[in-house]
Amino acid sequence: MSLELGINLENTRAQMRKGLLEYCILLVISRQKAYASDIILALKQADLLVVEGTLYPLLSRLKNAGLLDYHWQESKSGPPRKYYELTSLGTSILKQLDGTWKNLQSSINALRKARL
Amino acid sequence: MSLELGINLENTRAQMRKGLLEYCILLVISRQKAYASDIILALKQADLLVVEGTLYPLLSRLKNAGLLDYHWQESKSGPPRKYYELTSLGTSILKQLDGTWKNLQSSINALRKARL
DNA sequence: TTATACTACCTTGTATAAAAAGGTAGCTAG
DNA sequence: CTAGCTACCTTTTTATACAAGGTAGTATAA
Repeated sequence: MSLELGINLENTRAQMRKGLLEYCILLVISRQKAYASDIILALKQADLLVVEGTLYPLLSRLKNAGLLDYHWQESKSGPPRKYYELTSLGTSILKQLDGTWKNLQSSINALRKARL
Repeated sequence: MSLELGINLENTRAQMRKGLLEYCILLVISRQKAYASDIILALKQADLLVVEGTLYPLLSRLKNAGLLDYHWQESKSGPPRKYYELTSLGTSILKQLDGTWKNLQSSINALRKARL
C-alpha cells in the first residue's frame, strides 16, 4: 500500500486532460466518422492519451445523450466496427463547447499574464 | 430523484475547469501571497468559480505536497487569515505545469483546425 | 455583557468519472 | 482447429469537486 502523499506531476497533467476529453472526442468525430481505435489513435497523435476503459463508456454516454449515432461496418481484417458520427444535436453542442474552450483559454491566459 | 440522462452543458463546462484548478490556484498565489477568499475572488473574476469546500482541501493537499507554505496573519476586521505562498518546489512545479498547459492548448487547437 | 452578524477556518458525505483490470467474441492464418 | 489479433463491453477501484454542515475568532450595537 503506497500512501502517495505529494503531487504526482503525471497525475496532474492527466487531470488537465480529463475535463476536455469529451470535447476532444467530439472534435475528432466531427472530422469524419470514426470507431474506437481511430479515436484513440487520433488523440494519441495529439498527445492526449486515452485508454479503452475510458473511451467506451464515454461513447455510450454521448450516444445515449443523443450527440452521437453509430452504424456497424464490416472490416477486411477482424470483427465488425462501430462507426460513430455526430448527430445534429452533437454538432450544435460541439459549437457551444468550442465557445467554452475559447473562454477557458482566455481566462487562464489572463491569469498567466497577470503574473508576468 | 432526477435521473439526469443526457449531457448537461453547464456540467460539461464545469468539467473543463476541474482539472485546471490546481494550476490556476498556483497561478493566483504566484502573483502574491493570498488567503482563501483572495483566491476565490481572483478565480471568480477570471470566470473560474470555486467554492470553499473545494478550495480548502486543495490548499491542504498542495501544502502537504510541499508546493505551498503559509503563515498566519491578523486581520483588521475578523479572524486571522492563513496566507499561502509558493515554495521553491511550488515555483518549479508551476513552471512545468505552464509547459503542460501550453502543450494542451496546442494539441486541442490542432484538433480544432484539422476540422475546419 | 450579551447577542447578532460576519468572516474565516475545516470536515464529512455524496456523486461523478477516469482508469485499471478482466471478460466475450468475431475473424484470420498457420 | 487453434493461436493470435482486433474489437467490443463491464465491473471495480480510486480520485476529486462540491454540497452541506460545523467551529471559532472578531466587531458592533442593544
